[in-house]
Amino acid sequence: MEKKSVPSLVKDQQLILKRREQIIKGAVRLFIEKGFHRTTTREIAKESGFSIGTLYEYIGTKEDVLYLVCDAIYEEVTERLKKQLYTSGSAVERLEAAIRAYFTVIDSMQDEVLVMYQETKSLPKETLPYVLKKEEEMAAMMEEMVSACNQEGVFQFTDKEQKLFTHNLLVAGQMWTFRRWAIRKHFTLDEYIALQIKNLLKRE
Amino acid sequence: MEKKSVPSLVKDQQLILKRREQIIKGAVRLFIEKGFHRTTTREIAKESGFSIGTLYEYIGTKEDVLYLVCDAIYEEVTERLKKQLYTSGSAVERLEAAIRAYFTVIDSMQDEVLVMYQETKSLPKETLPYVLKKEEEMAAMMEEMVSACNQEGVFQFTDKEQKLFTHNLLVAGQMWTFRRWAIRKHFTLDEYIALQIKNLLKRE
Amino acid sequence: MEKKSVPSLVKDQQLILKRREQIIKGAVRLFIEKGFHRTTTREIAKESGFSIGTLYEYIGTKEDVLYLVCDAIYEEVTERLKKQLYTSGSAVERLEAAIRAYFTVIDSMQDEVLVMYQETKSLPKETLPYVLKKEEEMAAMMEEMVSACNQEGVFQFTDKEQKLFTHNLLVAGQMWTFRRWAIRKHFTLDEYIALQIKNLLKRE
Amino acid sequence: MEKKSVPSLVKDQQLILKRREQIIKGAVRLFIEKGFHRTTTREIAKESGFSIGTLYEYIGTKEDVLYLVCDAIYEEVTERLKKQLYTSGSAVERLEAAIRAYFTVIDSMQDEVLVMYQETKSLPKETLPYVLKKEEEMAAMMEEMVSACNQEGVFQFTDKEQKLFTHNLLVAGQMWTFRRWAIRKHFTLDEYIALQIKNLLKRE
DNA sequence: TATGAATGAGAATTCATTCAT
DNA sequence: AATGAATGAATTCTCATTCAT
Repeated sequence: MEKKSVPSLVKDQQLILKRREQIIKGAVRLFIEKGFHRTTTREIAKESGFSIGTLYEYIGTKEDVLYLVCDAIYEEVTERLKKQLYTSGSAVERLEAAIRAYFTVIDSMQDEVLVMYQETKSLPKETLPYVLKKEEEMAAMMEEMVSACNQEGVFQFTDKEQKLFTHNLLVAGQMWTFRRWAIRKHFTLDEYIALQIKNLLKRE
Repeated sequence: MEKKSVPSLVKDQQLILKRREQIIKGAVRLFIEKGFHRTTTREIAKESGFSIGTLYEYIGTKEDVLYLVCDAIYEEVTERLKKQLYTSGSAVERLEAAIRAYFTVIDSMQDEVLVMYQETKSLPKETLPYVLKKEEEMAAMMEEMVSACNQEGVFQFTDKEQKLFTHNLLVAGQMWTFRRWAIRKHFTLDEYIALQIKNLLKRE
Repeated sequence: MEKKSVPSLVKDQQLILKRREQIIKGAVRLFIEKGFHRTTTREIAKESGFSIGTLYEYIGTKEDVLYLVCDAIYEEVTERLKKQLYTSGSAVERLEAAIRAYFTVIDSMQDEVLVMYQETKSLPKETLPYVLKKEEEMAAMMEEMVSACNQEGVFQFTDKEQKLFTHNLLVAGQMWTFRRWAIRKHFTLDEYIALQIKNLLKRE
Repeated sequence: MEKKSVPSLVKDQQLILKRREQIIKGAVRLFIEKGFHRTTTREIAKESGFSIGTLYEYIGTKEDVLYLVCDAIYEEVTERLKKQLYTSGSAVERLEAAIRAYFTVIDSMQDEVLVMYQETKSLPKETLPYVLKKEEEMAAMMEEMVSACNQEGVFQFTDKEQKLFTHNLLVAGQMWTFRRWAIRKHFTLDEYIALQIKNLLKRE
């Protein structure tokens, strides 16, 4: 599936990329602080470093900004993850490393991840699938590693169990940001990672 | 901690309760459909069955409606849960029954639960703690049952592990609504419950 | 000219008078504090000691309250003044005593007088003449005393000069409240009275 | 004391001045007709010749309009006065000319002056001093001329008497507008000026 | 007579979007 | 391409007034 294209009045593709990067950077800051709805387009323009008129040269509606932002965040999370994913060692060792990397990436982007999840529902309807796509991609990457463990006999998962395991694993990461108010009373990041890994990798 | 009191111009306490019920009912419907920010106070009034003026006899701000709604949903979830919580049998049996009940309640209120989690961040700052309080209360209820299992030797959890276990359990429930777009491709509710329980209750 | 009659749903004339007194008392307090426009009918009702429904049993519109208030204040000023007006002595002595009395009365009712003058323009159009009537009555009283002085040869005023003199005299009193922010930097009430009298009574 | 600055979203300072002039002109017309409180921001926008949105590009609150209006009126009165103030001749002649000028200016701006005095109390609290400042400035100008007369032996005023004289003089002017309903029954402007001057300049 | 809940027109203000320069 | 002034629909909230009890 291709990316949803956001309309722009500007021709120069290079410039579009550059300006949209500015927009995303500015908007993320603002969305983190006050959320999508409480942020005005004027503020986004200002924070991006240009005028409201210019902003609208690069987007069609305010919602487009949200799409750009969510897309960018997902992109970065998956990108960063991919880079750290393929280590050597046994299947379990690689899975463990992947989980660790995943949790770490999420922690280092907690505010962004939070925005992404909280504002997802405000995305323009047509774009939602494009964003969820990314999530599925990430899930697929993880599931592959789980599958490897399964094949090496580390787990004896049915298909469904494997799906669920992967799902729980992803959720555990997201929860580190989403429920931080509850979690951080009890765990440091390292503790959280260690315990979740211990829990996930325990066999029957 | 007492409930946050929402200001009303009306004196009749009975009536306040009745009208607020109407408000909550109407608002939930709208929030489910379009979210808090996209719902106008006029729509809330209309959906509640009275005029905008009357709405403001029973609340101070639009945000008060959100508080009423979130509070009511949490209340109902915990209420329903409590009713089903204390069955007989061994500690594990009771825990399993509780988990089952929890997942079932959440499923039957999925839209409401979704609203609650997605709009929490829009709550007036002073009221957030009052709402989170409910969540903690529920967590405490669950943790107690986990603790019983621990004491009966079903688990050998450290304190932290017990906390994490409870946390994961609660999250597993919420995810049934929060990530339904992903989960329901693969599981029915019963499957989801069965597998999560199997996973949670497996010993080392 | 008769008083403008304010419509009431209640028959008992005695009761009407009593309730309106309450209304006036309450409203004056509020008008002094926040002015007519910023005061709500609800507040007036509360301050008067009864419900909004009852308030509307005794008035037709919010503006009626303003009329009642202005009328009452004028009434009281003239009443108080009349009581102190007719002393013995020569015409000048009597005039001087009257001026003194006038300034003193105004000082003791400064807030009320201020309200009266500041809100006059908000009076329902038909009632304005009724209120100004009081002012003219007061002016007439004063002018009579000035006229006596004139006849005794204290002044040699033409008709117009006599009018103007009286007018200036009345204004001097009102200014004690109206421009108090400027005047009180420089004068105490006694100084102000003394100097104005000296100035007014000086002959050519 | 600097002028209070009213916030604007527009950058072009020239334009701000132009638009605010439009606003003031439109608002004065409306305030004269119906007073500040009965005038809506929409009416102000319309009368100013632009949309409600544009109005709010040049002011922060409705009250800002009142401040702009009052400030502008005071400004114009003092400006006009200053221009006519310094004639030649003896101190008394100059004072007399000043008084005449003052009364004439006020007469030619009677509606505006009326607005200014009647709505002063509705000014945002922080701005009141800025407006009164203008009044004091005008008083100072006048007092200077009175003082000159005093030095030339026209009067034998103590400091306080001089203050009071100036004050009475200013008030006499304002009353021409403020109590016009009463005054104009008896005097034309010329008569009023002549008699007040005669009265003011009479020596002991 | 007294009450106070209900009403809804109307008010101030905001903000996404457009468009002339 | 960039700017930012202009627009006006939409939004929240208020408050004088009514009317059933």
